[in-house]
Amino acid sequence: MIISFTEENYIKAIYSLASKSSTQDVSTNEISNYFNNKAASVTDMLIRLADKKLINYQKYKGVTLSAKGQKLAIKIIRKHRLWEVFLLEKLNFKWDEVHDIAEQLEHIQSDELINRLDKFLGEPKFDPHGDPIPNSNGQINTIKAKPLVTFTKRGNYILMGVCEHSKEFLQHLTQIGLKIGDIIKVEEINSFDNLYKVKINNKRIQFFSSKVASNILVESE
Amino acid sequence: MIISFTEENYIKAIYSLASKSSTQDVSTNEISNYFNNKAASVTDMLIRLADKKLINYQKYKGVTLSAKGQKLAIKIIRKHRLWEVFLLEKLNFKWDEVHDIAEQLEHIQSDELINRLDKFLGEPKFDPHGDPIPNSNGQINTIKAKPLVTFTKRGNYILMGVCEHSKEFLQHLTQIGLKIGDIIKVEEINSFDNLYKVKINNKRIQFFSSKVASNILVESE
DNA sequence: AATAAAATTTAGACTAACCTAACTATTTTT
DNA sequence: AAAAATAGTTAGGTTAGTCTAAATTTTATT
Repeated sequence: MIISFTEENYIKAIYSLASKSSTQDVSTNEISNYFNNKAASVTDMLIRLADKKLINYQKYKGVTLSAKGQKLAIKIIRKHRLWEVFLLEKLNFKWDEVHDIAEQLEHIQSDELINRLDKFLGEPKFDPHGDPIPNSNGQINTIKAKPLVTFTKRGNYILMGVCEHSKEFLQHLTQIGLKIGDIIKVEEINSFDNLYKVKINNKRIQFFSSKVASNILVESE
Repeated sequence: MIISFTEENYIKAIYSLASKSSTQDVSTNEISNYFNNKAASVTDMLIRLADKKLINYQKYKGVTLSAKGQKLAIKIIRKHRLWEVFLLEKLNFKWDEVHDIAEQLEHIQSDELINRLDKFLGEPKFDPHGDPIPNSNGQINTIKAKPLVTFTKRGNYILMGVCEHSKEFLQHLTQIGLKIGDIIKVEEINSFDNLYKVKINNKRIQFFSSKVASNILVESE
């Protein structure tokens, strides 16, 4: 069965929206917001995806991915994240530059290619943003890391990833000199505005807004 | 200006057909044979490519690439051949396996990507089939190598590339143990059936049919 | 030079993926 | 529970890229 570029993007979007929202079903409007297109276009596509058994769709009730759709979504995510690692580690792109190119590369069709790429990269478990890379069987390491903002105690934390993937946010983190693996020592949390006073790698003192604190994923050291 | 996947493939096809044929203009039928589609479809596309100033098109008269089309064709070829090098050298694909995947990868859009890939691969001048890789300015090394069949004298030749790129032919060469850089010592050319008796790398005696001899490119040592 | 053959284009139709506008179902508010 | 607001669907239209069938132009043959 031929699955188009666009269909793959819908499957990925549904997967991503479902994992972000609390409810299981993804609504037509959520999808049209995601793509900045019209709800009518989404309905069209949902009918086609349902015909191909990639989603479970009931009029007016939203959609969930079928087992087949789930498998496809995970495969695309695997490809995306592996290409991101390639772009960063082998071609020396910055972590805020890899996403757009990986969006294209994720649609290249060849299982052999992706498995060889995986091996070439040393079977990495996480991408440059700290997101786990599914293995060839579709298994994904769940990450234990949580947003810094959920921790209210002083202490040492390790930066494991980010929630927000926008170019702007990643550039901001680079600008304040933060990267994955850094040790963040929380010295003070202001009770009024939730400003975090931290020390990075036991060197620089830094202040994190709650916006930053809620979008970086950390683990207690 | 947005140039689709399909439009890029037409530009590449026109480039390739023009360089193979003696006449400058490429005909509608040549293109439809190449794609195994109908002449009517080709006419449709030619009109669109002419609108985009990528080709010079006159009804019933065939097409040539415009300067803009030429530049695009060379860029796509550069991408294709660089990806082929990547697949062979970094991911250890065989030379008969790289083409189909490179056909997809050649459409990825990012100048930065392709220039970094070039650097990563060590700015190779030739792809795994011996075809020259255009540089970022669109300049192409012309190759001096000619089909073995054009040489009628005994002597030592070096295998520089192939004319025929099909999987079948490349697998055949692999099977008879031939690869780029091998030294081919022509010991005898049968005047009746043009069978070449050769010695490979001063070791194995081998016989080349005229089909093989006309599809491998060699240089006199 | 007339006719036949081949090549090419035009006309009209199809699918994928989108759109707008109109309609219907669901949810929220009073 | 009725009215209003929101969400989702249907109907009909557009463009890219394909098709078949018919018409036209060019080339080859007698």
